[in-house]
Amino acid sequence: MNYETLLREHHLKVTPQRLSILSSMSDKGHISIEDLFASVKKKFSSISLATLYKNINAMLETALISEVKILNMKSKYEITKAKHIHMVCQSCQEVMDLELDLSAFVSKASEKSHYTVKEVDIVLSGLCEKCQ
Amino acid sequence: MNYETLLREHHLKVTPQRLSILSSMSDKGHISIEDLFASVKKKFSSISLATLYKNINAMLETALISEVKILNMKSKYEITKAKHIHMVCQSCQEVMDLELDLSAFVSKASEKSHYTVKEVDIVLSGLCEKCQ
DNA sequence: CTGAGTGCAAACGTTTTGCACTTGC
DNA sequence: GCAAGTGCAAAACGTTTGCACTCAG
Repeated sequence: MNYETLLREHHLKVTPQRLSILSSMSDKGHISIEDLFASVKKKFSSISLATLYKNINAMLETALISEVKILNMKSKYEITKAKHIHMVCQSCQEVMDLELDLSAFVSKASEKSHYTVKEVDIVLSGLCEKCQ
Repeated sequence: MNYETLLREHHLKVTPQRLSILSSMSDKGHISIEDLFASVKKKFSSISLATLYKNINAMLETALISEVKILNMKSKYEITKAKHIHMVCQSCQEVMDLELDLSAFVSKASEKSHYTVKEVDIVLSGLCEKCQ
């Protein structure tokens, strides 16, 4: 995907800082603020942490990116894609996306709890293929 | 459950501060640090925030309590119970526990990702029975 | 009696803010 | 040209630490 188009679709101006952020985020798939700052600085050494935070917040608000909260780790951020769950390796910390049919599961939860389910947030942690 | 026994089973000394914390946490089911501090202060006005944090951390380490990370909300804490998923209401912010059979779901995720799954963290958000 | 727990104040790391300057559109 | 974005320094925020005192076991 083209990041300029992506930004414009979310009503955000295209700046070199934003393009760098999206490029680094896309490279890593899932990245913490700290790692993102280091990564963006390599290509764009003048960027400030304040700008990074402002842009992360702007992109979260328009849902261009999403936050992934993981137990015992700092939050990571990803470019918003089709709905999926997250697999996290407790050894190497890698995060993998997994598309899975959740309809049966969600309707059961919905029925049992009497909640109308709008969002699904699933993180399974353990050991990835390489680390086990 | 008796909180004195619960603390002793987790090799933590029994203090009135800890009993207050557990009592407030149990009353609310799921509570943020901020709300917990306010709630504990009512019964135990001399408690300090430092003590609250030290105890939360001690109890997390022994897994007497668990953290629940929820998107767009502050973390909440609960006394550790049997495995369950969380239903969160986006309107009233209430959190409900739900016990559900996850084995089919987990084995599918495991098979597809080649991960060995050790922990399952599921938060479904939407509207509770009262709020819809 | 002794180590663990408490409360205070200071320190810390992370995130946000205000402001002058620059840039995208 | 003007609103929006940037970078800096300062402030705010939540959390942790060091230390003297107290208490549970």
